[in-house]
Amino acid sequence: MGTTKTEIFTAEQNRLAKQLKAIAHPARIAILQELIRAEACICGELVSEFGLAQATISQHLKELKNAGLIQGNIEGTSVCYCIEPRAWKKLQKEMSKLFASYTDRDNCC
Amino acid sequence: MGTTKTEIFTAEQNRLAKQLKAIAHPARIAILQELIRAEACICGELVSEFGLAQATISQHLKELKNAGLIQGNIEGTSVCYCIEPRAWKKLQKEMSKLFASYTDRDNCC
DNA sequence: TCAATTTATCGTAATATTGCGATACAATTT
DNA sequence: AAATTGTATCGCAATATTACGATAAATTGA
Repeated sequence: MGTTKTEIFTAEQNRLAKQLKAIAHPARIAILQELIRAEACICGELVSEFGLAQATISQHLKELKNAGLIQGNIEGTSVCYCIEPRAWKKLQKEMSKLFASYTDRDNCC
Repeated sequence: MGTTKTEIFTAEQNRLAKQLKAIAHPARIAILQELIRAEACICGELVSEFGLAQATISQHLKELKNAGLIQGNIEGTSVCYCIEPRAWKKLQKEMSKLFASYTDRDNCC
């Protein structure tokens, strides 16, 4: 118990859930927005940007990376993170498909 | 500790995180897809549809309802659930805004 | 090589989530 | 009123998440 029963669902449903879960945290939303907004990709500037400990930010970045949503490149002593274009666009497509599959019928309930 | 530091982030970021969190589970994705797909709104048919206990499905429905993404109407002895159009469209708009705010620059990292 | 800087990882405490059996509750039917 | 049906809630055990201090690891500059 305590574990999600992934066997029951399709690979797509599980993958989508995993990526949305990665996004579904205010800090990670803020990080993604900042990665998008910034001229260049940012690194540990996120730590001073938000009021979270360095370990916490690093952990959030790891989760976004695990979900495949961002990538990190070592640049000297620091690490430069940015959006992973492929995964981002794929998720964008899947989400707009999910949203668009709904059409407002007023004969409902 | 163990609690998300919501004070740090904007109301929008927190709201978006909350709604995405509600979606970010394979069972709840499956439920939403089923609510969208079905001609009429479904109720406890979801229980026999998926291999999850009645209590579990009820709990997932509650979370989707808490996030404002679905609504339930009592219909005799059963309950009819369906997408909450307003919240759904609002989330759709916010997500497409988030996705669209990213433009693929190859000068990144 | 040695310090300095930056990031990752470990360990831990607090809290949240997941799933389910048992049971309560509410509306209908007999 | 009593039984039936469908749903919600409670309580619990297992697991996951969140946040952070401490510390390790990697790279640069002196």
